[in-house]
Amino acid sequence: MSEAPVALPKSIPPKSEDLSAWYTAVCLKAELISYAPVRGCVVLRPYGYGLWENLQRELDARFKATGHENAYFPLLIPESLLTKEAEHVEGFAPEVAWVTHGGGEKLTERLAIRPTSEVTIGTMYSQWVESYRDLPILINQWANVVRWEKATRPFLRTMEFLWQEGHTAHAGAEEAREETLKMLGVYEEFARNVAALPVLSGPKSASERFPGAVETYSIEALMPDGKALQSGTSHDLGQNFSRAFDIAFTDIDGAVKFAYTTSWGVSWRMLGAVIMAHGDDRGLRIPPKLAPIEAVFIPIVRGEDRRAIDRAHELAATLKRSGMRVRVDDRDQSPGWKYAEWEMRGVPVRIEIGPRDVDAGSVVLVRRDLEKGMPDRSRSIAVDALEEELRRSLELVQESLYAQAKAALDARIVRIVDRDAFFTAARDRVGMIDIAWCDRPECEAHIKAECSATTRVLRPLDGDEKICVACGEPAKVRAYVAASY
RNA sequence: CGGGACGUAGCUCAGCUUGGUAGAGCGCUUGCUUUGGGAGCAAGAAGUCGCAGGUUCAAAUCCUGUCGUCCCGACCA
Repeated sequence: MSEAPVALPKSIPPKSEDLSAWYTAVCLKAELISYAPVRGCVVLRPYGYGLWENLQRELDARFKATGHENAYFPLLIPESLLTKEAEHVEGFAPEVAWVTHGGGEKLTERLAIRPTSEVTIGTMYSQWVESYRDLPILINQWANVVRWEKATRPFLRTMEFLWQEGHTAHAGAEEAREETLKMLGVYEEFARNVAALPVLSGPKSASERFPGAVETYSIEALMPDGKALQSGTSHDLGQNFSRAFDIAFTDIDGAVKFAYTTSWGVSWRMLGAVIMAHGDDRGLRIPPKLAPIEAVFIPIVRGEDRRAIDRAHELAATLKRSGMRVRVDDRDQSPGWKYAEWEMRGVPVRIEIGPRDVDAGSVVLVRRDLEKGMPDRSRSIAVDALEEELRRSLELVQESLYAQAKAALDARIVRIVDRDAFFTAARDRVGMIDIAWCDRPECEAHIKAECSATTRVLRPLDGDEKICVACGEPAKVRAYVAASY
């Protein structure tokens, strides 16, 4: 009954006081991950993998709906291939892991463990493409990649991580640009409707661009500490990779031309954004569409009266037949303990069922997105209406999490015109700082040196501001500026 | 990679200053009573003190190295 959660076994520090400590604790205690015996790597446990599977299922359906197919390319990349595109090598060289020995012998050529697959896929595309009739190629790969990171955090930055990388090749520049923007749109819609994350999207500045890309677009979510989290990227690679890998085709006019390629990716980092953006002091709050468990039954036993357990299993079986992801927690723990446990693990809806409910033919639905004491948080419903009411509650939780995150983002987008105010705000990590900007790398470098913030995404100038807030040169674009993960 | 802190039972930590045969709470196991917001009583199991060297009659404790974690910075699609 004690209100002080000091010695409780699965307690986590309040999110509001220490975001970092909360984040790590909740990832571990909600059983999303465990640290692995290798530095900088994590084990994705069943509950965490369930999140990934739901993300995969939703994104994959969107890729298929936009004409893409899945394929798989090798983990290892010969060194000679990796060095073909100059900017690309330079960008990734510091974080590539190398295989130097195999079968007990030193290799004549080192093999890179892929940090991304542009070069392998580019090589294959050069073999597959001869005619304009072979284009476009629209392929996606679900894979793991390795990047030798110095500082790692669960989901946000690990040495090995899961992601998807789409790679397409097109006959024309315009078509490639359309593809790039189309997939950015898919990511934005997925973030909004599945992850319940409001994001800012748009092109990146030159210094934030993917190595070898002509243009990089990203979606950016805002975390509670005022730092931005890049949650998905879409790159227009122009002809840079097709020239390097000789992806050439004979066009309808008989001329041999280089294809235009794109690549786009979302990693499990998106899950980090979901965890941080939606969680509260009591733990995770998982958007229903991503939740491995949409609802958990907590049967309440009284004396010898164990009917609630049987009833919970019956109801759960019915819901499962309808394709719903539900679980019955019939472990020998007190109901209160289970409430706290499943709230910490972020299950969107809890279904309480005790002797009173069994007698009345009802259950109690409790929403995870609302605070204790709020009017709509819990309500008793008839078992006959369970599926319908549960689906309705899940929709409400999904929308409510988005609305809360949207309000949090909107409250932290600040438009600033004064130079000193800008640098102060950037240093204080107030959120997404909206400024008129000159679009010069030197200016961005200065901002970064002064306050560790960079431009996140750009958009066209509007209004009558014509001077860069950071340096006073003529403004070319508007930029959202923030520190980033 | 630079600066700082930490590593002792599954978890959170005490013990280290002043070297002398390993401690607590929670969790875990068993039994009984409980169960609508983190249950109670009783009994029990559990740690080569991160790892490797060194000093010493003796090291959780002192020294060196190493691995890992966290914080701040740098770096990072």
